[in-house]
Amino acid sequence: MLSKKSQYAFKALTYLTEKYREGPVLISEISEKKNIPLKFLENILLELKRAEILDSKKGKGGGYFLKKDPAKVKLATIIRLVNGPIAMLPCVSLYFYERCSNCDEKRCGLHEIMVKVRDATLAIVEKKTLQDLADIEIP
Amino acid sequence: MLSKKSQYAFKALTYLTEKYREGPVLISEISEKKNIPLKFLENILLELKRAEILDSKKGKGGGYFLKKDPAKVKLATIIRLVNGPIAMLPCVSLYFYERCSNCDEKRCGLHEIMVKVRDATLAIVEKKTLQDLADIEIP
DNA sequence: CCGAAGTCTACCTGTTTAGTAGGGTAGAAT
DNA sequence: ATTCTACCCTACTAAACAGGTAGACTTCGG
Repeated sequence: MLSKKSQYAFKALTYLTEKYREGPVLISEISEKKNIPLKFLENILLELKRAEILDSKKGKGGGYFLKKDPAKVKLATIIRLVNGPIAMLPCVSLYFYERCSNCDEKRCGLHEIMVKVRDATLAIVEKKTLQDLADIEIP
Repeated sequence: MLSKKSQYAFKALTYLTEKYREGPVLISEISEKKNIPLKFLENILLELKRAEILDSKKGKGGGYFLKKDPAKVKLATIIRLVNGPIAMLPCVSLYFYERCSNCDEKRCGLHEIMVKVRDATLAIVEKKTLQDLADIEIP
């Protein structure tokens, strides 16, 4: 399961995608509209800024905004950043790989199956972008 | 990611699948062969017994064994039992569903995408069984 | 009846999650 | 100069979860 933090991150990013090219958005505005605890959100946005997903502007008229075209930010990137590995096992993860003790990966049935699960998941989250989150929201 | 507990459960079940119809297997044997902390394993096996996956026999010549044909025990069942929800979001889970606050599921882009991820995962883990874990292990 | 096994309850320690509270600093607009 | 805003820091809590451990109890076979 994705953590609450990840869910908040996605909600905030969805909002910022909708406001893309409309200038900076206040943290407090996102917090209110999406019902996210303000201080918690502050930290999440900061983390996304450090990861170059977002950028910000200080002072009056300031706020947060997407640094890149939302159609170019893959969901997989966000999940790995905020939530961690996408794979179900460390020995199957591409970005967080860790060898499995006591197990020959070539002969491990579980390994083989989890590779398939990973690939099926990645096929989706590597293709979908922030733009896909927002598109449906306008009825 | 699957918890250590889930990984241990899968290792133990794989071992028991290999020994299927060979009579009860000692906890201590599984613990040694698969390198699982004994007392922790004890709890895991007990839980699997309560869930009717395993059965046990006390006294001399006792131990644990599969209650059902390993070809009939789906991996999805084990994951849900030991690890919890398979879906990435509560609002997308079939067995642990919870409504999402502040979000119309029909218009939520994230919801739509996570349904696809869930279905892609389930297509695999609902089809694969304990038998599939063991098959590959004999070279 | 004895001893080998599983059964059960409880406990423990550390980490992570999900926040809350508060305050001080820096940069930008007016 | 003032005010608005993000930035950044500390510190705290409360709960849940992870990953175990200890030890007494129960049963069953021989």
